[in-house]
Amino acid sequence: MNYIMELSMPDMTPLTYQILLALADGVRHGYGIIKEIEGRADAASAPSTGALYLALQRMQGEGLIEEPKSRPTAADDARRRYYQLTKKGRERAMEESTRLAALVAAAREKNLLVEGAS
Amino acid sequence: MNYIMELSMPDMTPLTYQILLALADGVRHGYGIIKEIEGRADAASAPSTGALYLALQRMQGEGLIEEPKSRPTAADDARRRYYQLTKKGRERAMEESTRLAALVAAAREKNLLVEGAS
DNA sequence: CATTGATATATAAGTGACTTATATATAAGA
DNA sequence: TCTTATATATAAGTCACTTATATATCAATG
Repeated sequence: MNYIMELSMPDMTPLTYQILLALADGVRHGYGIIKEIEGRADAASAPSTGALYLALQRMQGEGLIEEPKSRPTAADDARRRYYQLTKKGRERAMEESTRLAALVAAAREKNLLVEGAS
Repeated sequence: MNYIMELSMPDMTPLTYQILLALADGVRHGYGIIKEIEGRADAASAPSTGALYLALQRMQGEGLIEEPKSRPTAADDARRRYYQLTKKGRERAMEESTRLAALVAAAREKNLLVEGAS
């Protein structure tokens, strides 16, 4: 699926944003990202492995994420490939977060959110 | 689509949500929806006419929107096709709004939103 | 009243991020 | 050792989008 674009800032797919969000607080490997997203209630659905690994390749090519120079020392697993946000990736994540916050504010103004919903 | 989670809810494209949001406070016609989305800062970009009219057809088929029985009396234009939310469409819009609000809350917890951003 | 730009809807052709399916291999627990 | 979970990867197909084009009416200007 291809979602929109243009107007200064290229748009971001929901999966891309979910991945950026999962990496926002630290280094994670692919499978760990799936589990992180699964564990959050705000995910419409957990990504399939096919979607995730393709997205990671694409996002690495776009410079949003990168593989860290050193691997975690504790509880590592040789099969894993770790990823972390680049500076650009964090910037994009913040821009998209701001946009989504405005969207949620608009939804609240139009009474699409029940009182007290986070 | 992937139906993980106990709620087993199909996800919604960003464009679908933008359209539901634009119709949340009243009846609008296709071109008016484009202008409404353009006018909001939270839209990454305004949808092209191609994307919009195809999405409207799809959403009508899915039962999310419908054409109202009576047209507005004032400032009408014979060329226009008007749409409004169905009960199902409003429900889906509220569910998605709640999900997005949780997503924004997660983003805030991970310091992706600057202090005071709506 | 002719012309232009904005408004308004529609569809065909192509793209690419996804889904579904399959493959391979190691780690962990029973 | 057997099974399940963990872990990554890619091929094939789908479909919501993009881009382009077409048609027509409304509103404003000279």
